[in-house]
Amino acid sequence: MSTPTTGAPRVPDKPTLDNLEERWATSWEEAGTYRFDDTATRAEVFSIDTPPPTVSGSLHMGSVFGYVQTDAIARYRRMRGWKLFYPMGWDDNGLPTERRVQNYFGVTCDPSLPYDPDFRPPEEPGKDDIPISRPNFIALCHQLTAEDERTFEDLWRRVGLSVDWARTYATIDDKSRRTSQRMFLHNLARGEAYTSEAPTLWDVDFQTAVAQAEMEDRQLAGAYHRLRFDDIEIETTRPELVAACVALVAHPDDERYADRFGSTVHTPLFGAEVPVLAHPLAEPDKGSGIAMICTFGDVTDVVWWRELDLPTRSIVTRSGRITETPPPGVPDGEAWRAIAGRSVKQAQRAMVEMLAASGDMVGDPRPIEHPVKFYERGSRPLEIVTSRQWFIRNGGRDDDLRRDLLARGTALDWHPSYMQVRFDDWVRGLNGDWLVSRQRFFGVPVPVWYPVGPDGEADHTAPIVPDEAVLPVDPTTDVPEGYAPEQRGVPGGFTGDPDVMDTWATSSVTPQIACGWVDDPALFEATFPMDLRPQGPEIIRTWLFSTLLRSHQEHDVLPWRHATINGWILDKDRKKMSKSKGNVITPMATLEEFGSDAVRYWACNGRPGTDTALDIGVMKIGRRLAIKVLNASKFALGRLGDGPVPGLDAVVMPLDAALLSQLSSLVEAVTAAHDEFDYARALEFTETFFWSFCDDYVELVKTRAYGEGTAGGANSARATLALALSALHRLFAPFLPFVTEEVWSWWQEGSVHLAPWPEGTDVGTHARADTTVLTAAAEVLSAIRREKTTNKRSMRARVTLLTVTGPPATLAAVEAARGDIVDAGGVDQLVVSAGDTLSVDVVLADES
RNA sequence: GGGCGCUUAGCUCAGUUGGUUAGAGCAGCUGCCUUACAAGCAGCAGGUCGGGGGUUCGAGUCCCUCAGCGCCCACCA
Repeated sequence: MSTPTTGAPRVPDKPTLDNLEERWATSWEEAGTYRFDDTATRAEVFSIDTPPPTVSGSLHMGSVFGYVQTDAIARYRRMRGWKLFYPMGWDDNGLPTERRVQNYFGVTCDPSLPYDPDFRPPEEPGKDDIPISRPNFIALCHQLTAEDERTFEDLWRRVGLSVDWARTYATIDDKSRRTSQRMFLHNLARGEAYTSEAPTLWDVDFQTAVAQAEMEDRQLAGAYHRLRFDDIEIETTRPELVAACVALVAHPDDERYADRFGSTVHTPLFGAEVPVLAHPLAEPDKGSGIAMICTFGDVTDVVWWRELDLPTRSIVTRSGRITETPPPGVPDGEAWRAIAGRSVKQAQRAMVEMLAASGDMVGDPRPIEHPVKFYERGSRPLEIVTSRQWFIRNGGRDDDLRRDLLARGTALDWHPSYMQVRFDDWVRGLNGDWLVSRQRFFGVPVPVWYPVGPDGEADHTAPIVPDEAVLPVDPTTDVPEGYAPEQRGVPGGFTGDPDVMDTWATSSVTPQIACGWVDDPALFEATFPMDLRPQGPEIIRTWLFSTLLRSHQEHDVLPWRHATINGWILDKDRKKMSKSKGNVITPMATLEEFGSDAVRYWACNGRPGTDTALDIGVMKIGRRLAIKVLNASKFALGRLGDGPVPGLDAVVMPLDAALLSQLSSLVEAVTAAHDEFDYARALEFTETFFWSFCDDYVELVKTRAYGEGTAGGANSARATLALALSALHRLFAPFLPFVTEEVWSWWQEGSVHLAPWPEGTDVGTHARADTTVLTAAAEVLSAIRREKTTNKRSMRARVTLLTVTGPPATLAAVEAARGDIVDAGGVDQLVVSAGDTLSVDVVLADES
């Protein structure tokens, strides 16, 4: 079963959990225990597409929860003999980092400024933000994220993640940018990426376009305003957009407006002439059944505008203010001047006043609560502005692609399986292609330039692409081949695309980044497609979907075979833990208080995909378990003596064979659970077995193990203890890597984490031994203890007469374990008598 | 307005195709220095499995329905 030891076990007098983390983390690093074997072939490899945590301050317990669960899976697979490819990434790309840098250093990015090589940020952020160039800003982003990444790595090492720390990447590093840009250029070459001028959702504070995946609805107080367009009354929550109105629309079957379709009405205050049109998307029972279409008030407006081929009357700027000059068809009169240049909110107030005064508003505004679209990180509602953006086809406008992606989702093994529904719902609900360009600075640049024509206008239909060999590029500073730097922005020259890509555009290529798609074909061959994507449920629609999409487009393959979706951490009030709620507990303090194994125990108790409360009570149990592992190991190993550990053939006692039989079943059950990615069940089985092993089996064989009896009996017990302990150390290893490594080191060579996973057949023919001996003996022992406890006697109290009544099979089992029962129970005389059911009569000695 | 998940002992949670008196730990109570472990050990007590209906010989488990909680989605008139 286990490799025999060389020499006697070295067991400390006082085993302790103190400092195990530091000692073993260092040892693993020095020994390269978790290094990927780069001579491995694909068939031998188990590769994990680890989620790169967002580097924005600190990790919280929710992160520890998910990553530890994945680590338990990884450790099991490693012990099963797979060569683990388990890298770690840092997601330092994007808006969270930008915002942190702004706040931390008190700077703001102004891309029009030149690079200042001597720039140093102030010690303390000043009152006003210092404007700096994009290269300077990016340098600060790198500086800050590097510090965070060291902190994160320290924490992960302390938690005991068995990742290969020689293989880390950052989503903003050269390789990631190169991978992301290369993938984009391939999308472009295949027609999957395209640029287009179109109405897009726009955050007026962040000054950037926002993708569908980044939007969320928030309930907001608003009001219905009933407005008169000649004799037709409409209801709107956005009266400030009357000047942007281009039509009214009602349902084709709505009889109230049937005779008006095709006619025109005039907008209140501005008198612009707008048509009354029919469209099936209009809902007869909403408001007055007829809606005003503005360019653009909401995404439905965009649909109507496109499908009814309406003109554009944009009045909201990218900064969220009304334009200075009125749109075509709207007179620059008193009404316009009242809203020109005002914020949307101010304009609304002004409009309501004017509409009330002119009598064009019927009654008072009716307050309502309604969902309004926000950027998930934004603070003001999104507006819709027309701008040129890059898109990647994602099935939102292509039924064939949508069907293919759904088929990929079905081919993926989801754990738990019901998580697939979230993917399916998202893919079915996509209503447009993926907007990947962002008007931000710290991200992967869109790697194209555009020729500038004689008129000074860029030609966006003919982007200039770089050679893949020169990636990564920054088109705002790099010059395309065939051009000189002086030609930037001049007629006949070129201009760089000013945008960066959505953070998901880079996160969606983590398999390609980690597996070396751009620079290590041998590694890519050995690791891709990957085996496992572990992640949270909330980013199925973003990270999982977009990764799957790009692998489908580029490689025509699923990026991984399995996806494990972890649950959330909830606090005592069953609220999701998040920094904004202020209910986050910092992991390092918790790890120090309870020990890493205890925290890991808590995490591994959370069922796959199931939300779990942050419960320090469970950590205490984990700590107790770890201590028990120390002590039980100390006892068993202390019994082995100096000679060679007796092997399987020394097991001659029926009780010992019974224990090994149970052990064999345990190993099989635990292995089956792990194979289903159910680490929690594997832990539960192991833990339950271990406690009864300690409480019943060890107590029963203690006397024999001390050698107080025949040599054969002693050797049988010692062999069994050694076999069981060896298996238990390994079964616990994925969950409690520190304490198991500690006890393993007392008597074995090498790391337990590289030891072979136990097999049910390791116990030989004892796998089929009768377990009744052990269950009957345990039951009798339990009855003796109950009698002693009930009589408030010490466990050391003698039993003068023990009478066991039961059916023949049970009595035979009791006879087979007679010596152990007598020794463990302190029994002077044991008699058995036939009966229908097992019953035990205990006569205690008088107190003396 | 849809979808998914959850609701089992005071607390945190198991309960795999429906099958004998529903399990564990924590907390509580009663005891015990027992040559691995007092950060321990032994034992006791504690539940109409969210409510209601149904299928079945039999339901915590399957179906319907209602309620609460959480998450995700949804075209802001």
